Amino acid sequence: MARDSSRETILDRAVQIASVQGLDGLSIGGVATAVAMSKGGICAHFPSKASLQAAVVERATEIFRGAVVEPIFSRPPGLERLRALTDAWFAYLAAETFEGGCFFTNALLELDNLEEVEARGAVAGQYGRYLDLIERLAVEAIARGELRAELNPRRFAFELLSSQLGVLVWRGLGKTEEGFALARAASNDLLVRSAV
Amino acid sequence: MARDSSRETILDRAVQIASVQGLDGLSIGGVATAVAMSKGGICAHFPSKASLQAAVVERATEIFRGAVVEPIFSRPPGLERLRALTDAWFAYLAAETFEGGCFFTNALLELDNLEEVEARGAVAGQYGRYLDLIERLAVEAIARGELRAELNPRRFAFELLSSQLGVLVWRGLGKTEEGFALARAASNDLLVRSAV
DNA sequence: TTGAAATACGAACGTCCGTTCTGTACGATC
DNA sequence: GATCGTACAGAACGGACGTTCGTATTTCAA
Repeated sequence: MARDSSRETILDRAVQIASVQGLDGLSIGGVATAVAMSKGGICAHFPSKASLQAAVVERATEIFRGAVVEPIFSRPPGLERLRALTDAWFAYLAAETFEGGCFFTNALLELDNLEEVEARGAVAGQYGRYLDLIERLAVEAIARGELRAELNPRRFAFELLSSQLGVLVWRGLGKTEEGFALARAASNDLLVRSAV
Repeated sequence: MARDSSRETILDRAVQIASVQGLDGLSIGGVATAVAMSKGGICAHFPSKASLQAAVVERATEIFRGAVVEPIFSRPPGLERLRALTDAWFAYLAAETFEGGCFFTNALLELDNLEEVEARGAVAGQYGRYLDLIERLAVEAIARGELRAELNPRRFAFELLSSQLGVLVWRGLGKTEEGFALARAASNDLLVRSAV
């Protein structure tokens, strides 16, 4: 099998496994079984577990950006792009892009107290960039006069993200659909009361 | 050492370890080292890892109830008791009652896709009871005319919990204090705009 | 066709896991 | 003071972990 092709196969499966079992719970043997390879074959591509974890986070970032971030830039900036982001995120979760739910939220809460896991910084970094994106979109909408000028964009980002986190908990409770409904209502309410 | 005393010592340490390493990442050997006992000594109290995990969830429930739930019933019902709950939850997190943050949110998102872990049901059950409590407090406040009659108590619970989840993410990003400030503002805003 | 490089297998290593078993202190009971 | 049961240590097990290494197979260029 060609080098890149095999590496991609491994990573795509590893990302899904990590989203379910956790980034730390990810095991080389488990990945090997899942892609029908030997452990030695996996180690030929990733010299250590830490490097596999780092590559997994990188791949998850690409997937998330492709599913949630990049599509919204085809929409006009401001409020419409902001709404596109919330829609894209709900669609991303509903489509089970990651089998375990939201890869980054799972990883962040799993690793936030484990300093010895190298991938922790990459996860936090990506999460921070996502929050900055929401904040930036809010600033744009304010500049365009679509959201109230006195709105705190950071608080706006906090509340929008919080709704998304709520869905994840409802999902964990086996009430995914109700969670979506509540989160959509909460997000919409946030946008409405933030509008001019 | 007396049976109960030793069992309590083990559980108290195991709860803290599980809140950091995860309920599944908890290991008998790790607990044994932490309490300066042998693995055999631990197994004398808990015949299997699953039973240890179950006891840990039970102990964590007691701790959470003691820190967040029970104190609020010394306050008058309705809006004041609701405010007491949000204050108690922020205090519970700020005090690092669990070293790893919120034990139950960590455990819920860790286990939500792992059906083979028996403790998963207990975690979800306790989480559900907490949400029901918030909802019930909202219903009481509505009945007393302190919150708007047309308010959806389940959505209220969703939004209040979501703010708490936001703090956990901010904590994972190393911005705990900012997270507290944002969550307090969001919670207060929710209560204000839900009031009559 | 031949040679070299890429690619993956399979075995082995030391460590840690959960679990079980035996031995041994200690404290209460009669 | 002998007896008994509790509480724990310590060793051992089979298995999974991450990692390394030697070898076989494939791939492609010369």
